[in-house]
Amino acid sequence: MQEERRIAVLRAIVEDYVATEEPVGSKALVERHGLNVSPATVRNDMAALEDEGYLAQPHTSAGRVPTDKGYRLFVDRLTNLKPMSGAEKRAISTFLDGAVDLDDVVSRSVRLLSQLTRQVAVVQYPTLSRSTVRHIELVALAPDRLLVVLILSTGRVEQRLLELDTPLDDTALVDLRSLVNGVATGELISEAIVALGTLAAARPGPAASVADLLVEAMSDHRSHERLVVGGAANLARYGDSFDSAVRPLLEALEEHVVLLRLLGEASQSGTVTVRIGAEGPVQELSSTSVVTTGYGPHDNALATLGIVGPTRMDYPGTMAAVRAVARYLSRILDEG
Amino acid sequence: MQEERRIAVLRAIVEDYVATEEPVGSKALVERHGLNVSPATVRNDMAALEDEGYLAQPHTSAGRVPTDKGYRLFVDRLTNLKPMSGAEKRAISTFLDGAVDLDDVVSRSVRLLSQLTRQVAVVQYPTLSRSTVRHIELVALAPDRLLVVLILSTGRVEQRLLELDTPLDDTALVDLRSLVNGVATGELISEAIVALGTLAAARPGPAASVADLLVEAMSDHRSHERLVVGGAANLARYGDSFDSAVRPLLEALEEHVVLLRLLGEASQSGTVTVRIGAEGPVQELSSTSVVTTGYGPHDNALATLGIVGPTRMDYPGTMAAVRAVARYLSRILDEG
DNA sequence: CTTGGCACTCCCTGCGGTGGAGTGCCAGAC
DNA sequence: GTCTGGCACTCCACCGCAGGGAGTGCCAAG
Repeated sequence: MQEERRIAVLRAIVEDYVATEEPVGSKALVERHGLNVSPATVRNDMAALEDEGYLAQPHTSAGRVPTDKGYRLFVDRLTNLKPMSGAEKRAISTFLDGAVDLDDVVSRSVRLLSQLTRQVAVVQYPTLSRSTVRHIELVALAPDRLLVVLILSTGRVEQRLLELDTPLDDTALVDLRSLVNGVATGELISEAIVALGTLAAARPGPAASVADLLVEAMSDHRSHERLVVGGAANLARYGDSFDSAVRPLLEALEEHVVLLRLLGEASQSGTVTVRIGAEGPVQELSSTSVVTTGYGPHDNALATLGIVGPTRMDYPGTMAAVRAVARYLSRILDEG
Repeated sequence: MQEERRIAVLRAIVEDYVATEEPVGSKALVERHGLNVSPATVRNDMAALEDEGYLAQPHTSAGRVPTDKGYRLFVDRLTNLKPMSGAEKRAISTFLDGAVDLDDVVSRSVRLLSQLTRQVAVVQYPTLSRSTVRHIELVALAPDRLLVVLILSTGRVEQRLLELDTPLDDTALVDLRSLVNGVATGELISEAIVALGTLAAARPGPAASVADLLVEAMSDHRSHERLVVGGAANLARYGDSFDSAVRPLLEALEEHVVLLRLLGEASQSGTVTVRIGAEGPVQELSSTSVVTTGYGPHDNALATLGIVGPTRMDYPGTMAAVRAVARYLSRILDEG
């Protein structure tokens, strides 16, 4: 029985602290929330919660502030997210439905997400690993220069330039085109890599060069896991703790490698992952939390999207927004 | 004679203020710089400069601070930029020489520029208007779906998807390909637009659709004047005047339309343009300055690059860095 | 035109006092 | 055993105030 109330107290403290940005005391707590107990009781609970590491005091005789561990418990015990309001739902669908191509969908999503959460939003392009090859096109720019265009099922297009040792005539080009397409088109990236690898081994010369280049373009995931970031202006709201918090975050936002590590593995579509403060992989960002989820057509988590913000954030609202955007985005990918 | 000294005083004040970030007084000024006059004389000059609007006092009995007009005079009278040190030159060339393609060149440039100036750097992709068409490729994804790939002399590649009303067979495709290439390849964008326009009028059907799409892709400058931004972490150094200065700037950095207006027309290659405070087109950014220059092969200013920073910045060093990066970048485009 | 001197202004800093919000603990009530 | 009211205590945030210092403007003399 007391256990339950303690959770309620923790929850109330988190909510108040997030709203007011100030340490919250026992008296204000019972007044603002309908707790049917006296401040003294709450004080006892708070002392216990502090002993267990869920709360902290900036200094003696000040109110309590949640610790990372406190936020963690808050998030874990909180199964019911804030539902999106009707207006928000409408905003999401009208905002995303107007998109014309993949780039547009992604950039709209990132803007939408940052506006809904008032945090910095990050959206990863659908990763290559689970998409398939739709078409490979070879364009002869010159007899010995080839433009290799790779078109994927997600609508993504990669192009590479290839310098050939020996010139290639038109019929050879046509043959080569149908050869690589025959091997790779329709296959998963992972399978296409294998198929092209064996092709390169079997047929030295131009075919091998083209196949190698394609394998490289497909394998080199890291460099192609493109990210879009938006809503950095929301960082201006940090106010206090500036150089310590905002600077490393701004740096991380430009270093896509760091950002990818921060997003982590694409979690299952539908599950929202929350990484609080020092739980994340980047030490400099110990005062920021990351809320992510996977998205993709047919509930395949092709990629990750989410937000980055201060540990003191509105977790229910943020998690709900992240999930909602991911769902709409998945649905759009289903259709396209 | 006095006129000259006044300029020297203004210059000294600007230098000190930029270095210390604090209002500078007469005594400190004569000590730090080798002015062979007394503080009283300097005070008279300062009073005169204030009357003319070049200086301002935060409050009575405080030191002086340059106004926008003061910075303007400082920049105009300052023909000799700080030369780059040998180490800096080496850094620039090694940094840029490793680039493999246009994307890489641009992203390296932006990083380099932000590191050299410790400001936010912006680099615009070479604009379409003065580049020529290298090749147009048509790829049949399906009988009625065409991928149109436009390759420009700058190395830029644009692709568009086209849904056809009527399917197109292979020979028709080959014809169409050679038709549009015959008309457009080698031409300036502006000329290619005209040629394709007449082609579209003369030949209804698929040819017109393709030509229209190409014209649209070429004409629609705004949406294609891509920008890359880097070094936003340097904004963390703003410290004071935060919400008023950094927030609008962060917003502008994400709104590429605003940013393009900020960069302005590509100034002649070799000339560095400085826009100080309210001289710029965006009111919210009245406390930031923009330093830009044009770049491009053979001294054609294909595009603009530059930095955005507080009005209180090291103009000589910044201008020199901007010019140096633009030169190296132009040279690389010459070779490629 | 420059310079030294002088009175004046105003900000910044440090200091002590006060008020308030909050805590911890204890004894009593349920 | 748990909750509650009361009480003493702590400590921060705020305020007013004085002192020092950096800077200015002005004036008379070189």
